[in-house]
Amino acid sequence: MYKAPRGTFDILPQEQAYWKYVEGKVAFLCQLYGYQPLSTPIFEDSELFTHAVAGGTDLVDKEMYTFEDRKGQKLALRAEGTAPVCRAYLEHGLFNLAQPVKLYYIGPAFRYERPQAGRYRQHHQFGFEAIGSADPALDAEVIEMAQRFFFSLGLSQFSINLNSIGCKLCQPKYVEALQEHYSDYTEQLCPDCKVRLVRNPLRLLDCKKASCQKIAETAPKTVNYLCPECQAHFQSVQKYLGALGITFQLNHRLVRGLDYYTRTVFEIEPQEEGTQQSALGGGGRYDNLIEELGGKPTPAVGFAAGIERLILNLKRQKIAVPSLPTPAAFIACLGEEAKIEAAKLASALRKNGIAVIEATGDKSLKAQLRQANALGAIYTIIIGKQEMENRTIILRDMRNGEQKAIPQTEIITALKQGETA
RNA sequence: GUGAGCGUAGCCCAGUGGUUAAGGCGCCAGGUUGUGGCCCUGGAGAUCGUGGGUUCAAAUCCCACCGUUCACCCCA
Repeated sequence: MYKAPRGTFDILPQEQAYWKYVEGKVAFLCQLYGYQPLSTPIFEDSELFTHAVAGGTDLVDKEMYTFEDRKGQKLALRAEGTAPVCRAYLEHGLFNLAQPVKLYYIGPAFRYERPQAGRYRQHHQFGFEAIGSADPALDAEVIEMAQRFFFSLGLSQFSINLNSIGCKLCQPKYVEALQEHYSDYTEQLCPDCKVRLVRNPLRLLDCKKASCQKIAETAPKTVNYLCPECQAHFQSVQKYLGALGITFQLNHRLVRGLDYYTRTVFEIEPQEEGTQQSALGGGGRYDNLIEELGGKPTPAVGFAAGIERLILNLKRQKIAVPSLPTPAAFIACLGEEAKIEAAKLASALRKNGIAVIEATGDKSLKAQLRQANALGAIYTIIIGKQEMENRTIILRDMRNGEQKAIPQTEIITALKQGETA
């Protein structure tokens, strides 16, 4: 027997209500804030990701799904959402539109990791990106939008962590100070952090090991090394957030795992009893990325959330989602001739936009009604010998069991009335 | 990549060495020879993850492999 590959899963019909719910909220929210949908391919030049996200990150070093096509072209399954959006922005000259350009996407991303709760090899991300403005008001708007997104889903048990990690000018100085601080403790560092110290020093800060945490606590803070411009930007972001009534926590250890971030970084994490400390979503500014990918210097800011984790939290917080629509009618029939009549009727109803399901096989009426019930049909239409003779049908309301015989010609109007009733 | 737990019908699971592997959900059928949901009755459905070993005897004990879950790591 074949199985879905490790870390992937089928989303069965019974589960789809959650997905449709989230997708609906996404579309509404993005419309509200002026973001337009963008779909990008499921695979890209693998260099797009290695260049954008950069080495030293786990994503690029050990989690990418890369492969060669038949001509030896090096490709990678979409590892994250931002780089492809930037690529599309450049490729299609979207910098010619009024700036900032606001785009959103929703789709799968792939990472080779060992699966566990809320972590998969194929997961789905929703994200939005505002490209072409350095205005701190936009950072605040993005954060507010992220918050509104969670609220609109019904989620409230989360907190917003905020930090600024500076720019090309000030970050190197900070990194130097950080390395200097850590160099006093080299012997006490965990093996991972010894590597980080050289390859990706910022990530030293969020090591979870107790021994490393102690060192991180006394480490210099990014905010104390910001250049005047970054300092002003960060202050302004906080001022706007205050004006918007957004509560957030400054977290000096928040650095994010992808290297393209500059200045503002933020993360949404659930604050529930459980141990689960995986981020629900995160984002920040990436003012150098477009330039890195071959464009003109173009500031940008964005956010992404994982759909599976959202749904996990919807379930944990017992948030009910609307169920998928059920058919308006089920057509039951008895006898060969009635079955032909049923097929004609089903076709006519569908032509009028009424969702119907026909009985198949030749089950007993009891079995057919059982099926109508299981399908959640609002009405069952019954056609038997007697109805064939009278040119009528029986219309049974499954909600209360009331039924009546009506002329076949009146069925469409009857059902349309019933739908609004 | 590291560590731990778990693999018995579509799903949840009982069963810790000895007759035909139990139950619940779901499915199918009957109880009304043309009427669902509740109830009652019956039925179908299991190479007990795979391979090897111990034993007179293994779902049960041992080993390996595979799968899966959770945690670390990392992130969505």
